[in-house]
Amino acid sequence: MDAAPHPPRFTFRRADRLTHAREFQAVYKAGVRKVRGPLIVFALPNGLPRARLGLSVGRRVGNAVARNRVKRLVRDAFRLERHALPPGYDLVVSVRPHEPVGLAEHRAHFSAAWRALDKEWRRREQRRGGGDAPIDPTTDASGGASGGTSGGTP
RNA sequence: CGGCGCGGGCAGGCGGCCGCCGCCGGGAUCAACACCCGUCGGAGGAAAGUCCGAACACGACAGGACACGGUGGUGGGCAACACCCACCCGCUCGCCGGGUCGCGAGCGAGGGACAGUGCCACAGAAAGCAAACCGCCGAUGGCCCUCUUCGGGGGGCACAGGCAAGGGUGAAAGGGUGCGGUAAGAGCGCACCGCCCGGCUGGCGACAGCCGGGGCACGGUAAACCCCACCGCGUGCAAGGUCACGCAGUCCCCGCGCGAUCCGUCGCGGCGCCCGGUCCGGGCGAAAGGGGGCGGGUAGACCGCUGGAGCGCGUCGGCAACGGCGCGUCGAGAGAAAUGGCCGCCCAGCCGGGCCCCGGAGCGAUCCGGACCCGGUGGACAGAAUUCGGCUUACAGCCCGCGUCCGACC
RNA sequence: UGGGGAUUAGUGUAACGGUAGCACGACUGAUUCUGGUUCAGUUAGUCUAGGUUCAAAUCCUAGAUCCCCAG
Repeated sequence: MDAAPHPPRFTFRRADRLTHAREFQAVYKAGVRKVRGPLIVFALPNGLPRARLGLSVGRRVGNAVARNRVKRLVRDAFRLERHALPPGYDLVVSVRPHEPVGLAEHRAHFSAAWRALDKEWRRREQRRGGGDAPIDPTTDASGGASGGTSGGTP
């Protein structure tokens, strides 16, 4: 539970991923997104000391090899940039069809989008709560998830 | 050497750093499948398309018949197949300008059209049963004219009748070519070719060869319905199983009769319900339940999940596909879904330049090819999803092996 | 992953195995001062490649593309 001790590690394992449809739905439902290059990045505060990533790459991007490559590049971008960027968000990256690009370009686009999303959420929190508790993402995330499934239809 | 064809193999390599998944071992922790450390392993020849065949699971012990679907030369291989191998037959091409044989390559869903039905547009007289539009003939019979030695002869008509050669239509018109024959013709006769029937020989067989007979009746289409033979139950790992969490019910249908009775039941007949598309058949039922519709809830974890018709080598059998035996060997198991990213060097290949050298052409200037050096560029198609066997489709290039590169006769 | 369906002119759709039609559109001309309407005419197609058949949009095989469904 203690944030990255001394050496920041550039890992990315299962706990750092979004693994269920309800988590994806919660992030989509929050409706906060930024577009940079071929990436459409959604974000939602998750109440955890780290960021988590989910990927959505449609068939239109290319065949299975091309889609796998894009996902690996975006994962590497997340892995290498996560310590330099604000934690505590669930991020979903949707990829639009595009010409193949390298890792450096993905890192630049991803971190730019991430910073813009952090800025957007801070602005929202200030407008709503004023000097209230800055973020209470635990209830926010869980409430959003359960609210999204049960109270979404009406 | 090169071109073409066939078969087999590879699918860039090495190093550093940052990462991902799994097995095993160790550590930390109250404990752990979570965390940390370490060893080892981690995409393909097509993993693809999902076109066939199986394994496996459930449904009812998956059994019989029908329906439906599939397959279709023969023999073999295989767990099985629509796959593979060998052979047969047919067609096309090459060796040659033509023919025959032979060799080579390619293609073929290649059983049955006297079991039945359908269809064959347009054109054409006629499209399947024989017929006759233009036409040919008119020997024989008829009519007319004429000659006559009174026996008959000659000419005409195309009425009866004979014919299917030629024309024409068509994809296809009831064997083909030639000779004889005839009034004209026709397998009417003959020769060769084709076809049909029978026999013998060879072959496991498809079939082939030879001999004899028959003048010949048999159109096409079954990737039209169909017939025959053989095969096939349905659904699919999101199959299916275990655990956890969670919810709300409601509506409809069925739930028999007789007899015996020691009142526990038993027998008989039917009935009802359920079970594959239907039937046979099977199971359940007697106040205990069974089935269906609508609605509601959960969609988390684990097992299935990778050692198998497995792979490699040797040897034996077989033309081969493949099989027997022996030895060795373990090569991914993810789950919003791993097997990657960056950097450096090197190697094929491609582009540009240089030029001492080598080979070829030319009288020659020079040109072409190769080797060498420098710079640039720099890998195709494509990503396991229950697992195998095939098929099909995509693919930069490289390596190895084999075959072939002017057949005989007229 | 599994299952089902479709593909005909620029678009939407017809067609027992026998000449590919129809509507809207586009283009040209006429009518009009111009445009529209109307009239006449033209254009252009069976997803691709093989096979069966005398003959294929249709039958068969393989491939391509698109859509839908289950979960």
